[in-house]
Amino acid sequence: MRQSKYFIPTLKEVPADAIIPSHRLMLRSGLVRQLAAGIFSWLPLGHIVLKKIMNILRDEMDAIGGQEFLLPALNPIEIWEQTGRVEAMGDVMFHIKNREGLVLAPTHEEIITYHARQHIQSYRDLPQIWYQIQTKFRNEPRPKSGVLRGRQFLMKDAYSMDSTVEGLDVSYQKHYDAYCRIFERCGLKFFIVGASSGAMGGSASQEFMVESDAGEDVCAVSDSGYAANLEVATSALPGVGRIDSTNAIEEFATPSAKTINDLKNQFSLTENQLAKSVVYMVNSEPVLILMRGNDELNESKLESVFKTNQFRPAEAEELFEITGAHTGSIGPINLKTKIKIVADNLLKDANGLVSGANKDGFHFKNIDFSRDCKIDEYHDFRTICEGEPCPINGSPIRVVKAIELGHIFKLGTKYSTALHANILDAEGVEKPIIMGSYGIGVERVMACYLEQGFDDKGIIWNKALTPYHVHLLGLNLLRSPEVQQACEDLYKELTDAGFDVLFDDRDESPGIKFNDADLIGIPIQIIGGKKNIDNGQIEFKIRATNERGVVNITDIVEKVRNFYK
RNA sequence: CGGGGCAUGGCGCAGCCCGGUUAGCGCGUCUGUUUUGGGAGCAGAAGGUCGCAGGUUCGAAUCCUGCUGCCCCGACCA
Repeated sequence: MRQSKYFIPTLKEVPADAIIPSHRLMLRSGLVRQLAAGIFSWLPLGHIVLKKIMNILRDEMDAIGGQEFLLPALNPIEIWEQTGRVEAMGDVMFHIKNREGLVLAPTHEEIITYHARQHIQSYRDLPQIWYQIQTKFRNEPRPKSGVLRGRQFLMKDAYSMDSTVEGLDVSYQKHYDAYCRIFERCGLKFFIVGASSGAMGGSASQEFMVESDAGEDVCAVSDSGYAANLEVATSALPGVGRIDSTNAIEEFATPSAKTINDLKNQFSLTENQLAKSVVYMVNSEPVLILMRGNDELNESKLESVFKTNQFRPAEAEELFEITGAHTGSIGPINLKTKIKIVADNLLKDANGLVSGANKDGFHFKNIDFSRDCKIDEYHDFRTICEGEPCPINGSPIRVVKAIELGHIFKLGTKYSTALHANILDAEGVEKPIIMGSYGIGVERVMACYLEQGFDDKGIIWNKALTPYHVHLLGLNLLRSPEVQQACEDLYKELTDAGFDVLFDDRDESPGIKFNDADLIGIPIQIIGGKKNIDNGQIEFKIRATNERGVVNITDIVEKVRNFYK
């Protein structure tokens, strides 16, 4: 490709709107332009990179037996109503205004299941892996970070269908392995975390993450290999346990203690001696949740314990009505009304505790959970913290921000049941198809790569994703017919050898060409300048290492060939 | 949806508080000329309903009201 005829609008100045590295680089190197909030146009150079990523995705999906579909973005809303997801998605789903009954597909579980229902009728038809690489539409409340969170984005989505749970395990593992190969081929430093399956439904799920300050997810990782989304992460922190005491509970005045920290400071107490109370309305029923000290309640864990997303913290008025006290003085004993009481595992059967007396300005001490109050259930409710021992071998946990690249789910039968996609098993019994769902954000793969692959000059593409193999820079072509001829010959020779060559034949100064080349970041640059060419030689530069060298012109194709071997 | 910020030639910004020439600057673009291995020099030129709609005023980019768009933080994220 001749750069003089190619559209690569590089920018010297960075648009003020772009904050994170990948976004700045995409704009500066002419890969992408923004059309509206969360909506982007891909320019030719960026489109090539997207296609390279999609080809890797196809390659690996085909390798595990995936079959590619092309599905409509316009969907009849009825199908989505049958699975209850019109309501579950709420505002996130785009509804077509001037054609009743159509929505823009935010994903495609329903459509895949619909077609499965039409034609998959026997366990003999399974397993199947169906996938698509297509645009999805989600009305994100706040698009941000360039292409990382958009209202319209490309997603590779795959769906597995099996007749048995063992079959689902096999399909899931195939995707797990394929995803590892995909991200390795793309050159990403990723890690895999156990994740919450949230409202997608289903039993197990894992996320493929790339550590990045631009990420929206928070993960716990440790040197032992432990890695989990903070939504589900646990630590090996020991429980509070019991102390040697049989003292009876005793009310004491705490007039100026409104917070756990106040109690700690005013009464010389430790985290382990304090039981914090929070009240949530779960399915409209109040629940008292006891946490150790300042431990933070994890709402994802709350959701999985109570198996509902219909919950919220109780409001001040409700709180007083339910407990008889205001925030700061609430506890498990002497509650005004009888409500369910649950506690975090760290407090299991603990004694010697301090907690609110449900009377403003008073607390109880010497509380024994197994003697003085009835804890209905103990569960893991807490959000773990940096530095806690990991569950594998106790090595310290680091809490890092990460970008979610891919997510694999064991869906089970949620969609097949709702849409009656049933099969007959070997015994002739009708059963719903057992499904899995596996997504990868295509633009996110590029953004994640860029978050890791750049320096102060610009992008540093790797061999797998680079839009061109070779960047041939012809310097001052109009001043030297010899240089021009040598570069033209080389352009043809490299192209004939099977390389994608970007030939900078523009009438621009060498400085502009060098800077643009470093910004665009093609892995190997070949620089045709008069001095070297007059000597029958040519210069190359490896973008990643800044290694430079001069070789005979006749050897340069071999040099490139070796570089890409 | 809460909080904050921004909107001025293609891009990046100043001007606005304190209303008053012809709305400036850098980059880019065009013409000429000199330059030619790390974003060149000189000379000239084009390009703007100051986001939109009202209002105040003799007079509004500037003050007031409403709206829209975009960015950041938070909430949300199947």
